[in-house]
Amino acid sequence: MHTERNHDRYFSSELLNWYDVNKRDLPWRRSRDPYHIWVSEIMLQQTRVDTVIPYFHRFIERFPTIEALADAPEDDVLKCWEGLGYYSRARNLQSAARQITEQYGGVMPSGKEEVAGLKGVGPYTAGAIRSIAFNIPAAAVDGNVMRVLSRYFLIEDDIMKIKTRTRMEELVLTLVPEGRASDFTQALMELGALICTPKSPKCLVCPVMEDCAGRLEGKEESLPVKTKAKPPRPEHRLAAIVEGTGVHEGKILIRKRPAAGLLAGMWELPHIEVPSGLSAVSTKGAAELSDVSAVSTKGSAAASDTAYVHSGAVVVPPENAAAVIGLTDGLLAEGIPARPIGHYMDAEHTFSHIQWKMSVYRCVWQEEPESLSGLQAAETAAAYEAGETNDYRWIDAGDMERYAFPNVFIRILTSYFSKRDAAGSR
DNA sequence: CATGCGTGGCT
DNA sequence: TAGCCAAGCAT
Repeated sequence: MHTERNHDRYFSSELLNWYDVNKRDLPWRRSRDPYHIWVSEIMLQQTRVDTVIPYFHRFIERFPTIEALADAPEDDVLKCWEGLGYYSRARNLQSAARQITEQYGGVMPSGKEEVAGLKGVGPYTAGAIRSIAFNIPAAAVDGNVMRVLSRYFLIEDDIMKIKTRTRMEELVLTLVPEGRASDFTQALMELGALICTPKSPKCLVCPVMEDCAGRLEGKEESLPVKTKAKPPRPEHRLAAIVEGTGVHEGKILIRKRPAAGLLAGMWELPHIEVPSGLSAVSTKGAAELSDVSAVSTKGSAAASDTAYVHSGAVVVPPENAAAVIGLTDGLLAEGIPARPIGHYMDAEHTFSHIQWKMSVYRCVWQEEPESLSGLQAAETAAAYEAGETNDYRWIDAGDMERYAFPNVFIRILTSYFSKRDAAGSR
């Protein structure tokens, strides 16, 4: 029978022995540069290893040092982060790089207060940087670690509670073997990633299975205890592909999102939310609109079996009329005098907390603008959402590499440009 | 302490 | 397929 003390030593030494043999060869493990460790830890927050690897390589190549990151334009950093999600991570990372450049001469500090004081660095990441990069005995308790510990020590507290994580941090500190903080932190997470997985844990090949209280109680599948997240709330949105005329012929209009909140600082197609009372974005109706949009200008839509109403110059099925009027008015309220000329596609995008159901319309500019000055001067130009965004650009396919877009807009834009260019070359 | 904040892979 | 989930942090 193990005493409490031997119990702990058994766990730590078996875990380390296993890690020495089974650890993966990951890019950030080929370096002890605290900057590399730091970047990898930020990228790995809520994100899978396989997803992170290519981003990590590109990021380090593009911003080789903390100072290079500090000196870069924010748009460049966001572009490098494009598609990775949780974009505040990128903005906070650069903010912290500037912090380190100014306060610590460009050298990552190792002190607890200093590291934890960096923007975007919370309790987990602070512990990870200090233990992994500096081999300091510090707790880095993430989802993996909480899963491993809750099973091994049969801890049935809800891991969504802060208190549970704090308790586990204290527990970890009692387990760190002398002089091996770096390996121990990584070993704990590696076990969670490879063996002690959320579903179907591989107990039979686990190095500490003999003493795992959770497994001995048959509870390995039901641990950790975790309150489940609320499902995302649906949001109907109408997006516009505004096609330029005159000097902007062949280009479409994009705008920059506000500096705070959802997708902060990213570029996007202009779009508005459809009030939830207005069930305007019927997929069926949208498809019908798409079918008739080509003939609508000839005024022959009345020949169709379905009854259509006129909303401005575009012919739409009744259930879409309100939506298209809403889009026209919504764009105008932002100073964009555009007119929908037909449905282009539907797109769904699910965030952690919101599900966008987008209906995308091709639109034409109603004037012959020489520039955006008319747009910006428009008296009706309202603040975009609450963010006061007034940054618009006309872009073509080649310009896409210069702006950072959320994935949903990349999908729409890529589809639009490729389809249009294919049609144009015929 | 609860909520806002992305995305893609898995079952 | 439609949830679930994955190396969290800021507020």
